[in-house]
Amino acid sequence: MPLLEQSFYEKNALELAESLLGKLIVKDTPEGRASGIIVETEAYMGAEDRAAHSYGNRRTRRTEIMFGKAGSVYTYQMHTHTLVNVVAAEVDTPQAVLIRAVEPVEGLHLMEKRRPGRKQVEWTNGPGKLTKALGIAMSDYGSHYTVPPLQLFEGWEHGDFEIATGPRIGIDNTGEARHYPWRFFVKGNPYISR
DNA sequence: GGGATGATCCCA
DNA sequence: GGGATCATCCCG
Repeated sequence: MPLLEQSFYEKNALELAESLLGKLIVKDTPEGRASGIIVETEAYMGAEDRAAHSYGNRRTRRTEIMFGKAGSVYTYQMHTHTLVNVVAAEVDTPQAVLIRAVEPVEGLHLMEKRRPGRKQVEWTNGPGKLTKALGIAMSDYGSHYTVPPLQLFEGWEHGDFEIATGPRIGIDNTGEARHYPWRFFVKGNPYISR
């Protein structure tokens, strides 16, 4: 299965969020490989998006990688959880796409071990859950999706699934931005969050 | 140094 | 519906 090349990432976050659906995200660790098909994403459109960490070009240690090269890995801590993003657009345009849900493909035994006592559908049906299941951590911050150990590959054929949109989740205090339909998901997929 | 703040999860 | 729980940020 072909690796997604640099040029794939060089588009704005809205376009990238939609193109990432159906792609395969792969994480290699000493324990082995775990992977899943991306079935839900959200676009964060940078300086003008009140819901984005980089709103108003806010540039800190945490957001620094959003200003970097498209295809860079942006990981972020939320309470006790790690969330993972794909950096979009050109350098100094701080946009990113949050990966909210995946459908497990490889390393099911690893995921089960990392999500003990949960039903399979609960392994990866949320942004904090899928990082745990795949073994994605803050150590992946600043890496790039074209190099190991965290990579993106072509997955499902285009046209084999239907795309739906809706408002983003968990950004209630962001004015007009909370209503924008910047969440993308595979219609009918059982691993969609919430 | 300290207080406020979450792009969440899990249990009640 | 609310508490857990903590890295990060910003102000002082």
